[in-house]
Amino acid sequence: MATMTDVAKAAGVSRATASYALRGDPRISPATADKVRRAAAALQYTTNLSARSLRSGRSGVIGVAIFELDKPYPSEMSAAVSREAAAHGLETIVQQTSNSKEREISILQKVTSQLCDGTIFSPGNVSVEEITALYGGKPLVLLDDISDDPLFDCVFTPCADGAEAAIHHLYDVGCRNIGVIGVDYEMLVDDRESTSVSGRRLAGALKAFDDLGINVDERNFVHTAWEAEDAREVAHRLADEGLAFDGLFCMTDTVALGMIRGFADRGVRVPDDVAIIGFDGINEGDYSVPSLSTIQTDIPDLARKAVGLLLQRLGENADAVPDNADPAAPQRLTADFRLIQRESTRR
Amino acid sequence: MATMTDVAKAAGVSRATASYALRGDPRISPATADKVRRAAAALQYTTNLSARSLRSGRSGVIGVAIFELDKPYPSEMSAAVSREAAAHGLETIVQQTSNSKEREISILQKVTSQLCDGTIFSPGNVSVEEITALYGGKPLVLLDDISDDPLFDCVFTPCADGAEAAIHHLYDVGCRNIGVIGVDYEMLVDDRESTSVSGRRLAGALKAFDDLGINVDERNFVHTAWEAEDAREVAHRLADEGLAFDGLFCMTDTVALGMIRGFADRGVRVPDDVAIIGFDGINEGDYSVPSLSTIQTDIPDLARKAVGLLLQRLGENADAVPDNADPAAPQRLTADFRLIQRESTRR
DNA sequence: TTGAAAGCGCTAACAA
DNA sequence: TTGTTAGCGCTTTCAA
Repeated sequence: MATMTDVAKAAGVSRATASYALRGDPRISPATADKVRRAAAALQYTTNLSARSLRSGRSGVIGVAIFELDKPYPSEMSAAVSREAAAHGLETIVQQTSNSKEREISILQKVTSQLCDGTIFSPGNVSVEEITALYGGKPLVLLDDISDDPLFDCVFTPCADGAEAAIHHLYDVGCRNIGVIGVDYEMLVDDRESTSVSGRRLAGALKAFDDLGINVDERNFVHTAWEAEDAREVAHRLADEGLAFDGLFCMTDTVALGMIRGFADRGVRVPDDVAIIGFDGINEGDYSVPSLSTIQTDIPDLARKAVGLLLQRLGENADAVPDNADPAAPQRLTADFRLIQRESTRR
Repeated sequence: MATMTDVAKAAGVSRATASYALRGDPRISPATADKVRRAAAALQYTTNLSARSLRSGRSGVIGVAIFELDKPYPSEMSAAVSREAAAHGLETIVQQTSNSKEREISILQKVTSQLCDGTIFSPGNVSVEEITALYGGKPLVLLDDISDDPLFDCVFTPCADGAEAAIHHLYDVGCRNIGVIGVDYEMLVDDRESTSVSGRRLAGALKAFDDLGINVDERNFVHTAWEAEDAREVAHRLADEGLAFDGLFCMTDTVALGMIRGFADRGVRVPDDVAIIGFDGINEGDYSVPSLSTIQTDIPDLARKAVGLLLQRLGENADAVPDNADPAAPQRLTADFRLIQRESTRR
């Protein structure tokens, strides 16, 4: 592997000049710069990222830490962030936290604060306080931060507005007995949970019920893990009990698809017997039978906002004056969404 | 951020001693080691990976480079590799190549050869020769290497055997007019393609047809991109032409699910009118309607084999004597698979 | 069993 | 406009 010294020698300049030239510093003359670039190309030179990172604190790599790599929604999000970052000349590395606090800490301590210039982090089990202690001062954008205190930049999923739109949509297509799947109604009394993704979706749904003058109680809400298998069992149970709903809002598309599958097992027809709408907008919902109506989070928009916040901080850091370290206050943005009507609510 | 120097100072030892102690070197006395560990804990010390990597060439991180993060099969594979690597104390970072040669090169040059101790790489557009020039000498395990010349360790998807089993399964459930979706029959005459994933699946299918005494010609093979949307259109076309098949083997589950969706659009019933079997075994196929029969690649097994090969090379490197650099010959393993019968071939 | 010292490859202040 | 030089934090000989 050729090093900067090799390139400098080959080009007949000093290491510093070579370094400046390769990074396009304007004070190097075009002729010299060209000579250096030629030598670098000939030697197949690539910057050693460890060395650059050690010296300058910059690697040109950003990190994404998500729950699970093999779940559709986080996957699609990571892919979108990768594409967005690539458009800005940054490499993206993705890691999965596996919903394990230990893994979150390890990622935050090792990869994030070491190899990456900044990280987009989806916190699961780690608190904002712990993040603060571990993140190493590098720019950090949280996804769906549940703390009241905005210590970090954050991008939110459009939970409340999306859920509200979902309930209105079910109402608009004629549903009058609407159930919500995947949320604990008890959560309402628990303040800590109210800022979580499910808490905010619940709040949006409740607002819609209120606006529509629909009375709901705990019987309208069925708690379940956000997994297809659990949802499938809920559908079995609802069907076996004699379906009390003509419309269901599922907290995620995966839950919705599990419900559709479970209803198919019991001969309950969607949307004829019960309309179903999900949340997320994963690709899969376009090819299910029936295809799935959903509140689609605008994932490219989310990626644009998250990467944008990161770039902003990276820009700040570049100009950072140590003794005037007064960073801008953390920003909180919310991704766009759109209602997509497909077969599962076509009636 | 506390450095090794801080820890050494706090523990009252030299930097070298601290370094040895933290890595559990046996020549440091238990008392000293304990003192150092205590100091490190108190200071929340974490090794600077850039520095370690720069100095020792080891970071404890392995890389996975796959086609797309938001496709189910590569996602599930990356997740499995992450879990397997974590069990061996390694961090895993995942990158997507986006099927772009430029991105593959960038990943190989920058992240792989710099930040990672080794990489599991799924080559798309880059040739083995180019990989050789770029990978930087670090251990590299290829996924489905298409070159005849085994220059690197490699794990294969069980293409030929799996495809063979798929055709036999369709035959066993009574199909006598079997089509294969997603492969170019012309490929047979093109040697370069015969070692590709689709080439090997085609070869397996042909062997099965031959064993079963079924004559096939180009009309039994329908070429399409491995995307749900393209497959859906193929299904429309086949249905509109008056379905000539009673059984279809699709080159991937995504293609199969797209076909199922396309047939649903046209009122063709699966499996009654046509049985369908896919390949991959993605989670999604368990919840589709109808659920999808498939040749499921044993992804945990694949991950175990890939990480195992990497660990083996990493072990070799550790003991590597520079002037006796005679590495073991590249190994080629194939992942297990199993036939999963679900509704789409239940007849 | 521990310490001193060199240096991985790079960047950035400072000099020329 | 270019060169000299001092490290970033760590590991690893070599010496004690």
